[in-house]
Amino acid sequence: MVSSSGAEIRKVTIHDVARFAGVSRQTVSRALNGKDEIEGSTKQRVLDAARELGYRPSRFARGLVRQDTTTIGLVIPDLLNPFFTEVAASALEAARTRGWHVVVYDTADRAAEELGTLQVIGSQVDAVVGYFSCSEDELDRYTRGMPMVLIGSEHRTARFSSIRIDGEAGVHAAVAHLIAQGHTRIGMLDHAGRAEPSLRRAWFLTAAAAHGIDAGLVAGADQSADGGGAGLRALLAAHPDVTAVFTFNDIIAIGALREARRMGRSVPRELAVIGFDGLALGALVEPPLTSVALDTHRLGALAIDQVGRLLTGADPLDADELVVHAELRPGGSA
Amino acid sequence: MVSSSGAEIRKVTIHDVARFAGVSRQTVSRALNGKDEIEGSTKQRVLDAARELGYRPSRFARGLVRQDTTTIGLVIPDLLNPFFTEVAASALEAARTRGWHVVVYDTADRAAEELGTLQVIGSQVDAVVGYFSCSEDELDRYTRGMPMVLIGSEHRTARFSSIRIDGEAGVHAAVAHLIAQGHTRIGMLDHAGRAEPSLRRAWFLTAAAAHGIDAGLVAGADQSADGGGAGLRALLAAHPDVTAVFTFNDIIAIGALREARRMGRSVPRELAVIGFDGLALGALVEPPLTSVALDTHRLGALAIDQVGRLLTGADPLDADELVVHAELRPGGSA
DNA sequence: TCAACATCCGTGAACGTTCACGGGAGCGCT
DNA sequence: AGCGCTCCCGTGAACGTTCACGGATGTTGA
Repeated sequence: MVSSSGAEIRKVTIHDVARFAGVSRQTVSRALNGKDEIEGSTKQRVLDAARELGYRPSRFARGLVRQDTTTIGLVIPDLLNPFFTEVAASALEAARTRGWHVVVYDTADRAAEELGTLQVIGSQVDAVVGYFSCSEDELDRYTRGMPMVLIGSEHRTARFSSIRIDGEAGVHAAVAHLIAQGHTRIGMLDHAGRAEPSLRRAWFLTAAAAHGIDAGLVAGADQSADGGGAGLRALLAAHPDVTAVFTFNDIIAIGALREARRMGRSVPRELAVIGFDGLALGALVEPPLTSVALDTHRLGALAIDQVGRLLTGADPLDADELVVHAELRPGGSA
Repeated sequence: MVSSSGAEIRKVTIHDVARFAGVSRQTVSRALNGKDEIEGSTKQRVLDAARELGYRPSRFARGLVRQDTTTIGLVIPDLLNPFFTEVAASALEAARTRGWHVVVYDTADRAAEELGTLQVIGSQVDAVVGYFSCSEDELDRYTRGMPMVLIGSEHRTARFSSIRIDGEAGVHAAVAHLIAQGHTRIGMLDHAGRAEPSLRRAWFLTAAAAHGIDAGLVAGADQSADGGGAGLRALLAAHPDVTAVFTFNDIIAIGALREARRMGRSVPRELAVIGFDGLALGALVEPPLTSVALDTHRLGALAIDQVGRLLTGADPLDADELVVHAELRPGGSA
C-alpha cells in the first residue's frame, strides 16, 4: 500500500533549497512566507531556487510547529441524495468562512464503510460532524475524545452533542392540511431498511391519532425515487381507498409522484402527496412538491458552529438550541 | 484567527501519557498502534492512561515520520449542482478504495473564492483535482509543481493534465435525432456568464450547419432551472417558430421543460428538449429528459486514477486516454 | 554453569518546519 | 573613537511522533 512505484520521488526539503541558494533554512522560510528581514535580491534568488528544485513545503512539518490549521471530517451516508448534498454544501460554506478544511467521507450507507471511516478518521481530523448509524459505544471507541456533532440521530450520552430535527409540529400541520382538504384515508411511506421505525413515523401516528383517523396505513420504501414508486404501489395495493400520502422524505415523495402519474392518478386531485425535507429539487417536479421543509442551510451551519465551540473550548450550545424545526411548505401536490 | 478563546486547551502529548503510566514514549506508541513487544497488562495500563488524559495523537507529527497518508483536494464550483455532485461522489469513491482522503472545496462559482482556495490548498494537500476558471498562469503560480488534474477545461501547457469531455458525436446525434423528428427550427440555450462561448455551443453549430439548418438561434441562460426557464422565454420571444431546443446542461433543460409546461406547450409534441450531462435527476421529471449523457462515474474515477499516477510517478495517461465521450440517451422529451 | 534465545522495554535520532535569539556589517551621531 | 541603531542573516531549539538499536530480565537447553 506504500506509494512509490515509479521514479523514487525523493522529497526536496527546505534544506536543499537553502544549500542550492547558498543561504540558511531560516532565510528560505522568510522568503517563502513573505516575511521581512530579507533583502530583495536574496529573496528572489531563494524563490528561483525553490522553483528550480520543485520545492513544496511539508504540511506536516508546518502544521506541527504552527497550530493554526483546523480540519474537520464530514461523514455523509450518500452524497447523491440531494438532502445530504444540501447539508454538506452548507457545512462547507460555514467551514470556509472560518478558514477550516473539510475532509468528506461518503459511507455509501453501509455499516462496514462507516466503521472503516471511523477508524481512519481519528488520526486525520480535529473534529467530526455527520451522520452515523452505529452504536454510541462503537462511535466512542473509535473517536476517543474527539469533538463530535451528530446530525439527525439523538444522542443518549453526554459524550456527544447532536442536532435534533423537530418535525413534530410540521408533520402535525401536514396531516391537518390533508384533513382540511377532506382526506380521511391518509397513508405513509416510511423508510425501509432501518431496524426501528422512524421518528417521522411516530410524529405521523400521533398526528393521525389526534385527528381521530386510522393511522395504520404505513408501507416501507427504499430511500430512492424508485423505492417511493414501489412503496406507493404496495401501499395502494393493500389499501386502495387511500387518497393521500405522507412520505419519509422528498426523494420518496417524488418517486410516488411519478408513480401516481404512471397509474393515471392526478395529483393532487386523486392523490395528495406531502414529502419531508423541503429539497430545492421539489420545485422542479410537476406539480411542485408540498413538503414538511427544514432549513438544511441552518442545519449545516449549526453543526459547524457547535463543532467550533467544542474545538475552541467556548461554551457549547445546549440541547434546546441545537434544534432545527421543520414546517409545512405548500407546493402543489397536496 | 487563532483558535483559543475559552479554556486554554493544552495539547496532551505522548509524553504525558508515558509519564502518567510510568513507561516510556515508545511503549505508549506500541500500545496505541497495536504493535507487539509489549506485555498485556502494560498495554492495558497505557490504554487506560491515554483515555484518562484524553490523549489523541497529533496527525502532523505522525504524518511527518510515516509518509503513508495522501490527501487530495477536490475543487468544485457548486456542490448543489447535481452534475458536480455526481462527479464528486465518484471521485470520493475512487479515492476511498485507495485509502486516500479528500478535502472538498466549494468555490461557489466565484473567482475570488477560487483564488482563495488555490492559495490555501497548496499547503494542505498532495494533489488537486477539479474545475478551475482562472488562467493557467495563475493556477501554476499558486500550486507550484503540485500534481493537478483539470476537469472539463482543456489545458494548453504541459504543466497540467486534464480530462477532456468529448460531446461532439453526441451533440451531432442529438441534432440528427431532432431533424429526423421533422424539426427544422432548433434553438440552443447556452450558458451565460462565461466570457467565451462554450464548446457545446460550437458542437451544436457545426452539427446544425452539417444538416443545413439555421444555427443562429441561441440564447443565454444561467446555470439553474430558473435560468433555463427565463432562457426559454427569451429564445421563444426572439424566435417564435422554434420547435426544439438543445441546452447547455440538464439543469437548464429541466427549467425549460417546466417553463414549457407553464406556457402550455406540451413536450415533446409542441416543443422538444434535449439536455446535456445525463443526470440521474433527468429520470425524475415528466417527461423523462432526453440528454446527451456522459458517464460522470467514469469522469471522477478517471481523474482520481490520473492524479494517482502523477503522485506515484507511474506513467501518466496521455491526452487521448483522458477522454469521456458523451452519447445521446433517449428519454421522452424529444 | 554458561550460552543462546525470547520477551519486554527504554534511549537517541530523525522527520521538516518555524520561533526565539544572537551576531555581524554598515551607518550616523556625539 | 565609541556608542547606538537598523538591516540582514544564521544557529540552536522546539513541535510530537515513529524507527533503529541496544539493554535488561527471564527461560530454555546442553
